[in-house]
Amino acid sequence: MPNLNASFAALADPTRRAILARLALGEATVMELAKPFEMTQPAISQHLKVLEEAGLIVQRVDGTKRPRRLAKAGIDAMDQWLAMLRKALEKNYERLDAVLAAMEPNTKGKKR
Amino acid sequence: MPNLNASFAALADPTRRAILARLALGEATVMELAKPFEMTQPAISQHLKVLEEAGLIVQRVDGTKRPRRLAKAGIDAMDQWLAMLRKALEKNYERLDAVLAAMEPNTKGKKR
DNA sequence: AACTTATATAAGCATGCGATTATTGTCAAG
DNA sequence: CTTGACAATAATCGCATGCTTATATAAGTT
Repeated sequence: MPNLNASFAALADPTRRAILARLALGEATVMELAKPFEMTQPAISQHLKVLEEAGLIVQRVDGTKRPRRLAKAGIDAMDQWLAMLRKALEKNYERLDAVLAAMEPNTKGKKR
Repeated sequence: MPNLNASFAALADPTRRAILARLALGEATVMELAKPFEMTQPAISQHLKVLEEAGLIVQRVDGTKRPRRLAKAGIDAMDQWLAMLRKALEKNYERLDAVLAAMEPNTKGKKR
């Protein structure tokens, strides 16, 4: 049961996104994942814990190694949630634009 | 130029996801957005600021009202990033399963 | 002008997060 | 059985986040 809070929070960190991008190429151990970063191994382990609790990766045991790989469930959950928004955008596309275009042009204030 | 850090962080909060879900139905003012929540108006305004800075919503001026609606750019950015992961999962599907199945079956340790 | 509605901003506070160092556990190899 | 590689955990610290209350701004109403 993937948790959207944890999943999206996990993706909010660039290190964790990079880790996922690396895992998109295939399994990798903690040391392999840590190598590209100017960061200690414990830091990476903690990021991996976050990703696992978010349901985005799973681990396997191989001697003293703990290779990680992507987990479909968590990724799918976020994907579906976003699909909802995307669908709404597509559906409202013509309608919203029409409404906004029909508005008095002096109500064209933008930004703050 | 949407910022993935800010965008994903924004979605990590259930209140903000609910706000986006509401906006998926169409434009809404701050008061309309605040109504369903047991939270003060300033709190909602702050959430809206987070969503706007994340590029997920835009505002319009209508008298003293500031109706918000979804912003395509930010949502698309996240969508594309996730698509990358999803694609990797699909691509690695057979390959990974094959590799794992071919592994010595005594290396079947799961979880911690 | 005074009042109300709609919203934003500021200050304060509790909690959570990302990193570090230090330490510990486990397996593999000699 | 000792040593070294791989990895997890704990304690700590600074900074960010999410709320609150209080106040401000600005347009609409009477």
